[in-house]
Amino acid sequence: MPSNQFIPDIVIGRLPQYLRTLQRMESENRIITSSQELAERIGISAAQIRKDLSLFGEFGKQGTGYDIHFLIEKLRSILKVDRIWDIVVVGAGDIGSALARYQGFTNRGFRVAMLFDKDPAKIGTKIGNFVVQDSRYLSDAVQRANIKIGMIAVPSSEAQNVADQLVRGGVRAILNYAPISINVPPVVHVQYIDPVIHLQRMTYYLD
Amino acid sequence: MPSNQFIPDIVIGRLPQYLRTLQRMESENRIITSSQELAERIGISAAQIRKDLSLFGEFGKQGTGYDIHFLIEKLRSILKVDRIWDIVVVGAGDIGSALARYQGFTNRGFRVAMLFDKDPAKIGTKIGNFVVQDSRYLSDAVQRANIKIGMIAVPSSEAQNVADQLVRGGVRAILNYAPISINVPPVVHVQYIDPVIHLQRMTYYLD
DNA sequence: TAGATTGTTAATCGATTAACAATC
DNA sequence: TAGATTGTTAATCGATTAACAATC
Repeated sequence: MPSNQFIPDIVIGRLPQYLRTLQRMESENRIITSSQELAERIGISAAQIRKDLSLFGEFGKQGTGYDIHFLIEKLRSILKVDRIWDIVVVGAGDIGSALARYQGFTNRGFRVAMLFDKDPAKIGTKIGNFVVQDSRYLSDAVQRANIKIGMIAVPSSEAQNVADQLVRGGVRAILNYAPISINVPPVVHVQYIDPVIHLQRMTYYLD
Repeated sequence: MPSNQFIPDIVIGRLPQYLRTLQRMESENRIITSSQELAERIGISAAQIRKDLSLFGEFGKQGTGYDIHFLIEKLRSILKVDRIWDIVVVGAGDIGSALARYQGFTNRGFRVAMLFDKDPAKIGTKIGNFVVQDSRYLSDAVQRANIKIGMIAVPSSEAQNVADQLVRGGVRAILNYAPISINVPPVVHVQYIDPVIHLQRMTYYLD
């Protein structure tokens, strides 16, 4: 019967995995699941899943398990993806273009709304459904559109500058594809995607 | 004076960040750093950095700090990126194409060596420096080239199948861009990149 | 009812940090 | 030498797991 206690960030980090797995089960027309089945599919312990979920409420039924659709709705609400968040993509190179055209945001709470670049040769061209806009007007445009989430797909040398502009425009969550740490005020959340970090974590274990 | 004790995976996961930060410092022509400076740039505690590094040896000098170049070489050796690993990319859509052309692998231990797709319209075309090859021959080609690392950039519905073929071809590390868990033998390492997972982890904290 | 699975507690396990002697 | 910073220990902190009563 809890919630609104403090929830550890490491727990929050697992909820999207639970949600993704449940949505996949739903797409397989499954109705009910158990902490054990979820655990096996995700590769963690059943006890941990039950413990994590219990921090937010009692979502299951003893003897039965969890209603998949019900649990999906609870998780969507907890993670605040029971709505659609507009995203601004900065950088219209290969990565930015792939993000602008990515189909995987649909039904998961997000939608790319704008695409920016500073290269005059790219500004005004069309990529996916977007006309590339001039980075000069980034923070203004973001502010006017009330966009809270940005993705950085520019060279490392530009990443901090772009981050600053995003923050100035009111962005509060940044997903940074540039392989460099950026500094932002504590109120702004940052996540990183750098494939090399993942690869180097695996080569340690190779011969 | 240690090493070859058991090193927790969570420590291994931080080493690539240390390496990336040190390489950036080196590119700024810095010679020496301290656990404190590294800690600030990465956003963790100095004690943790010293503790992590001490699991592998004594790499610093009391009163002085760490020689950046020396520590880079140590980390490259520990992570086994003091060599160049060939990578196979499967899927020549937007993500696979971006990976095939990504400049960020250079000098970090990796090189894309082959690109595969199953779409006849893509097979034989050129993307970056690669001619797209027929997925039919994936496991054979991977085996012949002795490739140990694969990246999956195909639709979710194909990901498990591709993973199976990679494993059959001798791949031992997989970076999966499809938003779905894959099952592989315990000897094979898997890492996931799904931007939505990162985004959902941040929306929890937004209003 | 019998069987199954949750929610939760307490114990265990592991990771992080504070502190400081060693030493450059 | 005086000042600085490492390497390492011990204490703290936090996360995971095992176990089981509750209950569907």
